[in-house]
Amino acid sequence: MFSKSCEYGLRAIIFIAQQTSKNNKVSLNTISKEIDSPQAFTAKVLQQLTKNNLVKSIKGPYGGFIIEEEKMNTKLSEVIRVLDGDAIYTGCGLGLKQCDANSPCPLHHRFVEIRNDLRNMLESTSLQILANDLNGDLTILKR
Amino acid sequence: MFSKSCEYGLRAIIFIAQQTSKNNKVSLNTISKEIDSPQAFTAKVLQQLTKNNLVKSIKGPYGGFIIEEEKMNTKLSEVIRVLDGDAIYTGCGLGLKQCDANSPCPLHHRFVEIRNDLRNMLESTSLQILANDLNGDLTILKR
DNA sequence: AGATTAAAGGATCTTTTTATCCTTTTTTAA
DNA sequence: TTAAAAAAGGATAAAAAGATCCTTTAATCT
Ligand code: FES
Ligand code: FES
Repeated sequence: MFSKSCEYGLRAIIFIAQQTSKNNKVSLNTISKEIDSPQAFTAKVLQQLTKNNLVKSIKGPYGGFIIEEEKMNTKLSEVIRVLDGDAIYTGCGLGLKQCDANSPCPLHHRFVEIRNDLRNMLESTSLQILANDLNGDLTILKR
Repeated sequence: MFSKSCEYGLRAIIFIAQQTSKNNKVSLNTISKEIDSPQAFTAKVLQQLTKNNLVKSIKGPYGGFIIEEEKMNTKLSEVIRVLDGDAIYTGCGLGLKQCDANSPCPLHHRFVEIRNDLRNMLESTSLQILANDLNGDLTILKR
């Protein structure tokens, strides 16, 4: 479904959101341990999220990553768009160059329904809400 | 969503199904033209479908590919399983090693719903029915 | 100021996916 | 029975994704 970059990015940003909600700043080292991801690779992903202003990075000793108050309302759809682009929201299920209801592929009508459900789900799920679940120990980020 | 192999494979098998329903046998050359896919690569994909008995291949002059009567009821889910495996039906959306409702990732409950809808759609959509749409010129396989 | 810490950036390497090319096998028809 | 057609199979190449390593920049504390 999502690329490895995107999977790591989602796990990372959800973890940062949870820690931010507890007033903690977290380092790359901590993040990659807590979400069980390759550290150097995760660094690259976090750089993209930083450049796109979804997380804030702080250099130097006692540095790390946090999410600014207003960015806690960021939706998963936005994170995915930054890391994987929006093919998942707009692309044809059978790989036609573009999805177009006026000359649909055989799967179009069935596929669009699912794709829209996915999109709605991702556009209505915020970091804030997932961070809360995580704080309540209802969910996990590594296994 | 799907790999290139899988996209080509789905387009190809749907096209073969349509032609079979009109009592035509089709060659690789025709297939790759009609679905606009790289020919040699599509050959490999068709070999997999042939080995897995989803399509029948006939060598020699006047050879090509057809789908046997009873295989017209093949569901898309089966084609996808052969070409991409079943991660799409069973894998965790955030990339945890396995998806498990007893210790779910933050996305689990929301994700499983979509995943199941996708699965149900794919398990209930047969080659036969898509071939029919295609015959009625309701849909296309290249653009 | 100097040492240390942690993210950013650049370069490189590995693996997987996507794609092509060439030879072999099977079948058909002249 | 030979030539041609078409799929199968094997080898290789190119591109993309995934991953690592090392240097640079910025911040903090002594
Ligand atoms: S045209 Fe294929 S999904 Fe819309
Ligand atoms: S555990 Fe992540 S989707 Fe089920």
